[in-house]
Amino acid sequence: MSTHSNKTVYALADVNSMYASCEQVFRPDLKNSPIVVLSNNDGCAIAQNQLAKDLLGMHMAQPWHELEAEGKRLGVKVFSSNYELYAEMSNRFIDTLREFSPRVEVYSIDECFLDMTGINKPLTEYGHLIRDTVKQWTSLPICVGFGHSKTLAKLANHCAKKQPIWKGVCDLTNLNETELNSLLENLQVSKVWGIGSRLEVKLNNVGIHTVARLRKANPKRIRDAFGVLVERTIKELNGEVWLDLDDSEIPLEAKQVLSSRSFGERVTELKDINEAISFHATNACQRLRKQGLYANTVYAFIQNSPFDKATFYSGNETIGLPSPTDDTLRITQAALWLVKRIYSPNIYYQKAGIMLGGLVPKEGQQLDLLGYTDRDSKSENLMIALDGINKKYGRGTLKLASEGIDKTWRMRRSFKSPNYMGDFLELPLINSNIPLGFPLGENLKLL
DNA sequence: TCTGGGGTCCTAGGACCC
DNA sequence: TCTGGGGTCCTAGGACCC
Repeated sequence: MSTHSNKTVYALADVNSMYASCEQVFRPDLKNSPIVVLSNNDGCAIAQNQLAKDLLGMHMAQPWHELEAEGKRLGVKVFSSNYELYAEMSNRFIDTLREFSPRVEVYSIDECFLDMTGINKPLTEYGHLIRDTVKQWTSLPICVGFGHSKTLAKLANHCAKKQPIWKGVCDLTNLNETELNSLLENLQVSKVWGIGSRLEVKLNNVGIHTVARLRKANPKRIRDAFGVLVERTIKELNGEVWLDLDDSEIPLEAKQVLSSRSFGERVTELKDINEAISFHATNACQRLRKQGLYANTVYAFIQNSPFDKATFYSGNETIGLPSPTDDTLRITQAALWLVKRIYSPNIYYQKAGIMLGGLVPKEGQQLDLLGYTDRDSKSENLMIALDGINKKYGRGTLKLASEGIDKTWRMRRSFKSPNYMGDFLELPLINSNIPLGFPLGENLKLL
């Protein structure tokens, strides 16, 4: 039906419960187990497979301590986040998708848009081919949705995932107006990409509850009440392309770099805060250099928990740097100076972090008025050495003394799986008689 | 007791300028 | 009853995403 129309068609392919699925790939013994993956610090459940969802009936980012007892009772398998592993699996997923379209936009770690315009095949069939190939090459389960705009492709993907009738592939371009409308009448407006919980309430208040109703709403009036983003969403729901596919190879330059984290346990001492801030400054600078950027401002914050309603304290301040830099020493110095100003004793701090802003490309930086730049060759060489050693021997091999050795504030990662793909010594061993470092079995194909 | 981290974009309002 | 008006830039806050 859509075979000889030249109308734009996008696909959205995404991995089902990405993190949980990644863990399962390396643990075939957990094939039929309920699985939950926790956020940094083991605080919240951020991913769970269908089995765990059915058993625990949890919501996104629910605090794990609320579920832990019940989870244990039901035999739920728990993992801390293992981002190195998920990133590696993500690359394989993306590489596989490139076989099916010349234009692929990597939207997130587990989602890609594909340009399907002019594909001369029945889309549902093609979707199943994509799905089967990804499964075969990476062991990851995915769903595929097709639509005439990104917003519709997202919605189609949602249906493919949630409504068994589609068997994992949903093509909205193949429906006539009546069929489409009856499908959308049964979808809540919050299922639309860009409509979050706040907007849902506001839209409900003006009588818009379903996607079908939102699609028929007057864009001009919606714009006045809810802004340009919602107006654009309505047009996209009607098959107009307002969001283009962005398949540029060069990732967009970051506008800010943030490093922050909750503490493993509450801290009150300035010494511990300083160590944590030094750690975040180091981390942020490393990422800054990786992107070839300089920062102009440093922002630091420390706070106790927003759940401590009566006593909530948040100290934060920004400082402009004399000239743009990516030097860990200089930025740490600035961050620690800020901490001195925002630290207040006798508070049980829960979280700290820094944000680098005013980012500019490293190349072509002008000297400041005095003809002085912070990035002299000595500093440059030091940073190159620092990054080189940490890359070669592992993160944190070389670090500032201000970061401390005995980190009482470090995060918890009690249930982390091994670094299967990034560290030779952590490769899976199927047969314990095989000497360390010689993996066998079905994981071998992933190497 | 325990409650993620890293981003983006838009808008409103104040400061400032002529 | 009046206190100019219009433009730009910056920032804080709100909303969204995964």
